[in-house]
Amino acid sequence: MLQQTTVTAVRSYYARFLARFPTITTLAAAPRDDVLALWAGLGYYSRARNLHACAQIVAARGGFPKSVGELRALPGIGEYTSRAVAAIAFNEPVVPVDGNVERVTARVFAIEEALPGARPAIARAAATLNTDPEAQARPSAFAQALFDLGATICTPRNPACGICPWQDGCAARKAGLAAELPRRAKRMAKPPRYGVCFVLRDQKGNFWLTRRPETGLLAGMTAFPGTPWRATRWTVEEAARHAPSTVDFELVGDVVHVFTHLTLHLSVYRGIINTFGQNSDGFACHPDNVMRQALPSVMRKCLRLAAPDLCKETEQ
DNA sequence: AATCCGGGGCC
DNA sequence: GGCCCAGGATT
Repeated sequence: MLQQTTVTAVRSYYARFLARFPTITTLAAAPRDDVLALWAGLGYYSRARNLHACAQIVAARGGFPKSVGELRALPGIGEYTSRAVAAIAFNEPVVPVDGNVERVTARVFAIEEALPGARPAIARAAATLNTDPEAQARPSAFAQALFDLGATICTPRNPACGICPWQDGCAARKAGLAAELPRRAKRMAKPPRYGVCFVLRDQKGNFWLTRRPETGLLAGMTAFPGTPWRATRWTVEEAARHAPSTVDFELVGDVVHVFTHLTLHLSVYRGIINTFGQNSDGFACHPDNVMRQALPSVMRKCLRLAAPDLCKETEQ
C-alpha cells in the first residue's frame, strides 16, 4: 500500500484491509473483486492484484521467502520492497532505497546528478550508509530510522539540518545544497482528455454499471458507462451514441480528475429508465451496494455529482 | 531509458 | 498548480 502512497493516505485503508483479511490465508482465499473493492480510492490498482496473487503464492508454499532474491521474484515486489521486507521483517543486512532514503543519500554524499538517472549511483552509495557497528547488528531498526529521518528531518523542502544527527557528515549541508538535492529532471505536462459518462438508474434507484477492461487505466475497476477518453471534446450527438439507453439524459456537471499522466474532464449525465434490459455490457447494482463496488475516485466524484444524497449517507 | 499506472496532502 | 509520496511492470 505504501508504494508511492503516503502513510496518511494509507492508514485507514490498512486498518480496514487487515480487519477483512487478517491472514495471508484469508487474503489468498478471497475473491479478487473483494480485494479491489477494499482498495478502491487508493490508486495503482495493479498493487491490489499483485498483492492478491502474492498471497496465493505465499500461502501455497507455506510461508514467506526470506531472501531478497526470492522476495524479488514475487509479483509486485521490486528492488525496494524486497529489501524492505528482508531488512525489516527478517533483519537481513540490506538497505531499502525508497524516496526518503534516496533524498537522504543524495544529500549526505552531495550527489548532484538528477533523478531518475542518479538512481544507480544513489543505491550504491546508500549501501554504504550503515557504518556503525551497533547499527549494523540491527538492519531493521536502521532501515526504519532512515525512513523516519527522511520523513521528519531530511524533508524535501526546508530540511531541519540544525537538528539532524548526521549534520556533521553531510556533504550537501557543507556545500549549502541540502534543500536543492536531489535534483529531478523536469516532468512532462499532463495533456487534457475529454469524456462523457452516464449515470443511469431504474425506477427502484438501481444503478447501471460497467467493468473496465483488464488492461490500461483503472484496469478491472467498476465504472459508469460512457464514451472513450480522447484529446478533443465530445458533442452531445457524438456522446449519445455511447449512452447505455435511449432515454433522455440531463447534464448534471463536469468532473475534473488528475491522473499520473493526464487530466480528465468528464461530463456527467443522469437518466432514469423504467427497467434495465439484459445486457452483457453492464450490470445492475442496488444503491446499498454501490459504495461496496470497486469504484475508483473519479467515478465516486461522478456519483457524488449525480446522486449527492446517496453519497452523503454512505460517506466514509 | 522511457512510459504507464492513482490519488491525495501540502505548499 | 506543481511537487512528492515507504515503486513496479512493461516496452
